[in-house]
Amino acid sequence: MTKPDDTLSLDNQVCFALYAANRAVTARYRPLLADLDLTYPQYLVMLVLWEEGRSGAHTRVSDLGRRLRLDSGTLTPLLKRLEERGLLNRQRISQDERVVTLALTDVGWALQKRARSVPQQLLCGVALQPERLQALRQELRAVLTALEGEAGSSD
Amino acid sequence: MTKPDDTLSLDNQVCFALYAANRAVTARYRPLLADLDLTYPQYLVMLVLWEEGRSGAHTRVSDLGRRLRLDSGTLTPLLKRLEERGLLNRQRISQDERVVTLALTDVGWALQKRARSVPQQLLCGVALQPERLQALRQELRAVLTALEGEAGSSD
DNA sequence: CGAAATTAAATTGTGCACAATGTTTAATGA
DNA sequence: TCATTAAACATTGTGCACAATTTAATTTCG
Repeated sequence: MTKPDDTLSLDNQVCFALYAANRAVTARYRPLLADLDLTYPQYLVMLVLWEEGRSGAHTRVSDLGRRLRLDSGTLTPLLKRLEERGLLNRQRISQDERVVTLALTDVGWALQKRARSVPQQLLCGVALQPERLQALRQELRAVLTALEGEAGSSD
Repeated sequence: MTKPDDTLSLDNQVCFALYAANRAVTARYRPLLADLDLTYPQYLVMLVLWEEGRSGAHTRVSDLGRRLRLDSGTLTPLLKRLEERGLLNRQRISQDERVVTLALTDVGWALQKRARSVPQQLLCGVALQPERLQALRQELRAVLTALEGEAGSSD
């Protein structure tokens, strides 16, 4: 049982467990989201827009970026694709021409109804208790906070 | 306190916590791996090769795929880049010309020494207890097992 | 044996992520 | 004022992921 270099063992790495679990979960989402014609990141964007749009607020690209931790290099082309599909409109605001706001179209709002069953469908047939998943979610949020709070930023 | 659609709330989704935490962790790795001239997936590949190559075994592309849950569409170009950098050699075996085996070069093995400090460096200055991370790793592995064992496959 | 099915990689095409840079607009200050 | 700086988004380029297809070699079986 000599283990010359356990520190570099793949199975001991939290990072790989995170990487693999994340891909396995998104793979589960894929067929469900394909019915909605959405990729997983597009789905996350729609979640934010559905959530923030409830109050009639105008979500900015920068708001999305803060929420999802994505920059304009990722968001701009993604949002253009959603706009081309008619799910949302992108518009620069007159008060500050640098800012682009996002407004869901009727088609975009209609999609929310169909998306409502996705979370349940996902867990359907998977042997994972909800309370265990919630505990996992909190642990992951703690990791995120620890990693983001570190690098001198005040978030 | 009316919450019209909590099921689609971003913050309630385990999937997003997983997605965000994974990207935050890989972002932590990035500067460390940049010193080794490796991307994160390339690092994972090297972990497997360092681990399996200890016994002098010849790792196949398909072995890597099983281990990392990646297909040849991802691995082939990645491995070509590592080969171009002189870290490994790719060679079809004579017994079965379909199979490509991977062998680390001296340069590839030498890199292992420099990689040894990476796991420690990563946690350096991060307020996360190791035992908590190990518990998280086990939870993530349970999720992975549950998701992979489901779809009628026998792994 | 020889056609059909299977397997292992490679290829092609799309869509993220992210670094680096560019462009336009707004805010700041000597 | 107007040059400087900063902010918000867009663009470019690289490298994954992954679906779908292709190529080539092996296995299976009639």
